[in-house]
Amino acid sequence: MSTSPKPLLQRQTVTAMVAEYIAAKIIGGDYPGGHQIRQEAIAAELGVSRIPVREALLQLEAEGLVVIRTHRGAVVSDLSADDAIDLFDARLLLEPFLVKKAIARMSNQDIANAERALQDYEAAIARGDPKELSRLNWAFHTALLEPSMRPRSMAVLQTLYSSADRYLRLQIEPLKAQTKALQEHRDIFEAYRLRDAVETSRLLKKHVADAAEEIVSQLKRGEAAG
Amino acid sequence: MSTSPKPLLQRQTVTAMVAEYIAAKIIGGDYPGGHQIRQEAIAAELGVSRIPVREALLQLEAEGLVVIRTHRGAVVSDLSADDAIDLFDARLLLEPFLVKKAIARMSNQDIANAERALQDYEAAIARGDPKELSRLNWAFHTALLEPSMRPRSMAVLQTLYSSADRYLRLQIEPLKAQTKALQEHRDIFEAYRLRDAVETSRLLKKHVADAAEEIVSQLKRGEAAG
DNA sequence: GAATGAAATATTGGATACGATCGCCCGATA
DNA sequence: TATCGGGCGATCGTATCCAATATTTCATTC
Repeated sequence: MSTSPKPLLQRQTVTAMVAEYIAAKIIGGDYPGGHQIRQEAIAAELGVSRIPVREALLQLEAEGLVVIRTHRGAVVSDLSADDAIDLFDARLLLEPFLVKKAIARMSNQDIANAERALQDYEAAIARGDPKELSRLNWAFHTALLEPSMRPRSMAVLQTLYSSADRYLRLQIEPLKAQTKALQEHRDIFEAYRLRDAVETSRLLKKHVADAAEEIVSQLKRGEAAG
Repeated sequence: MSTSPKPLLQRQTVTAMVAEYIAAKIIGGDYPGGHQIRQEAIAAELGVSRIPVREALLQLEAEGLVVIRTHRGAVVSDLSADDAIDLFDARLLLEPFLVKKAIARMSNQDIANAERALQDYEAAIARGDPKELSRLNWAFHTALLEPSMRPRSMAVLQTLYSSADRYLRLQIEPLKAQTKALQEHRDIFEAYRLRDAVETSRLLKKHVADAAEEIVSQLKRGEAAG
């Protein structure tokens, strides 16, 4: 099953394109926390009307990337150590749990999918495009968890991840973090391949916890420094 | 703080009203799973244009109450035993965790708030209005968890809960479930008041697990029967 | 000079209007 | 008779336009 869930000829809607555009700006740091997003400005920038912009902003609000206040527009949500803790703690609960459920149900095809995702991530490190790396990193996590057949939990994680991504992009030494992540991914996959649920869950938890630790401590240094 | 979180002079937006209206229909079971929601029909029903209806539907999609497909409109999401398991497992991870964090930070005022929520729920059982009971049940859970200061996790739970509510409304013997819940709420609050994080977490977990068990077994009976 | 209050402006929320897509019906063809 | 293709109505996606709200500017008063 699920060889490639993405339709090849996607009938893309303007709203979806706008949402992707703004999300990329936020995640990439072009729109920092606190930045006011003006509907008219985005609309003009992309040559569309304000309607799809508003609908895109509603979706981004649900993802936690912006905060919308009535008659006052959308503002990019702030990053903070507290928020990162909130976010990563939720991931730390969900991901290790889901990977156990996934292993209990997964087919050999699912294992092959995860392996492929691992290889894609590895191959991308050399190229070093942060957006691409982020996508493939998340693709690996998704591949591990997808066989759990928990669409609702996966949707929650999807939204958590897009915010987590903002923090990952702030890292001072991305290459170092990526290399560390790659090795951890390899270890996780090895346990996964052997269907060792307990070990996979443990390694995945540590993987996420280490990344969280790194990010939170960096943020706290930044907040202390002002 | 927070005696009455609803602003007295509510500057309610049409979109919010429409979202509330449709959500109530779905949660109350008036719109069952699979029901097609026509933008024009809702708009005419409420005497508004399609714009706020569309925006409301986007919010409901983020809450998991409807599924929107491009050019094909919104459909009320289906209920199933698998979905209920997905949903309640996520709650089972998050709530016991958050209540521990809450106890570590809570003030006496927070305890008083929880006690008030408990009393409100108790008082409402006699009246038996399901919508009101559902609201107060959730208010109690929220009061317990709110001091954790985890807005992101709370937002996730909020969306999970609105779907969980659909299942709760299906229960065959609501009064029995509510009475059981009330006793459990009392026990949870007692441990909470004493700041016993481990015991509160344990009781809360069991409270949610029991409700989940009841709902899932009922659903499975229904699915088996066809 | 700071505070108050009333226009003027900027921006969002919502309504109307139009073009595009989907689904169904029905006839043509093999 | 079953399948394919075209037209038609229903519905959605988006643009344009108007109304309501928020913010800024600026004169006035103490």
